[in-house]
Amino acid sequence: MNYHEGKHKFIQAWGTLGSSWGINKVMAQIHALLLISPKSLTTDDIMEELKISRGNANMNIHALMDWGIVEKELIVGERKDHYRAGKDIWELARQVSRERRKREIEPILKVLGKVQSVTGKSDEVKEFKTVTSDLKDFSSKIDGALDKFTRSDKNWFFKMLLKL
Amino acid sequence: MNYHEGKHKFIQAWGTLGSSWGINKVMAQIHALLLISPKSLTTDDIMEELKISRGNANMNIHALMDWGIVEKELIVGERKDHYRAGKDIWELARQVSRERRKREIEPILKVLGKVQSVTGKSDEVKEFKTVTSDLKDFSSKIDGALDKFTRSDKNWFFKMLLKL
DNA sequence: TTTTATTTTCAATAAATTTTGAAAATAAAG
DNA sequence: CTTTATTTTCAAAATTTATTGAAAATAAAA
Repeated sequence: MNYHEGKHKFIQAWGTLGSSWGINKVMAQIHALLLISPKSLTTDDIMEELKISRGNANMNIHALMDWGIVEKELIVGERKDHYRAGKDIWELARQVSRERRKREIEPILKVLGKVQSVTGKSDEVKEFKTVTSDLKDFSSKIDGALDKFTRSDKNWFFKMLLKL
Repeated sequence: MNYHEGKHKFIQAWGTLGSSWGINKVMAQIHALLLISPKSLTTDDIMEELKISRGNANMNIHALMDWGIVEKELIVGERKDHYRAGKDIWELARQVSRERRKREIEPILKVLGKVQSVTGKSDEVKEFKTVTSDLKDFSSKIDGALDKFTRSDKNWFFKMLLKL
């Protein structure tokens, strides 16, 4: 397979995967592009590679920076901003976990905590409290494990995965 | 908090969470509704509770059955089909993992395998092969861990989570 | 300061996804 | 077999989400 084809396949696949996990396709594609690029890229590079508008490129680059998985790199003597993605996959997974935990797990835990205060003793209320409580317990455990993971040492994590 | 309000909050929150994980909002809401319901529900029950059309209800109920997290329950003497969701959260997580692994991780692993055959020795190609290879290694490890998880015993899993 | 390059914003537009509702298909009852 | 209830399908409509492109803002150079 030639490079051009492989690159295209990878960027497409990464975009599709992103979509099915609630991440905007172009955002995932820009990330894929930066991941495999040996040098940092400008907005114009990204626009051209992915055939997207300036506004779209700019917004998604910023979303990636908000997620903490892409950063600006200032190149001396160059006017344009350059962007690059970290190449360490474990670091990437850690950062994504950190963000999703903050953005999604914590809010749902908050709701599950609140609805525990529902009053009544009908079957419906009993079932509601049991299920939401179980859900809260489970989510808390996952939350704790993710917290541990995002703070853990790379080697420890890989050893643990293997031992699993 | 009264039951009605709690129920509403929970269903809304579950729908929102679903959305940010690539799951259709109504699908997640139907699941939430069945989760907290002490008895199985008909399509009409679901339509009324969530104020959605018959077609919408039917399609999403079927999607939930395809995911293996909702099942039909035949009630003797009743014409209408009844549906129920399993109440065991661990079982739910296991089933969701199983499905996402099959639907999403396996396809990306396949692509990552294929693009490894890219030829050339430029910096770009080198970077491409390194990153996609790292990504494949990492994904395989996660895939393996998920496989283990979906086959494991509940108690073993909880003990492991705690030990973590 | 003025000019030029670059980035950011955002209203308008386009695209993708979801939802509806009614017709067709299926299944149970009479 | 005929009637009635229920489920399924799917084209059209509605809604949501993503994208464009150009104007405004910002930043660097002259």
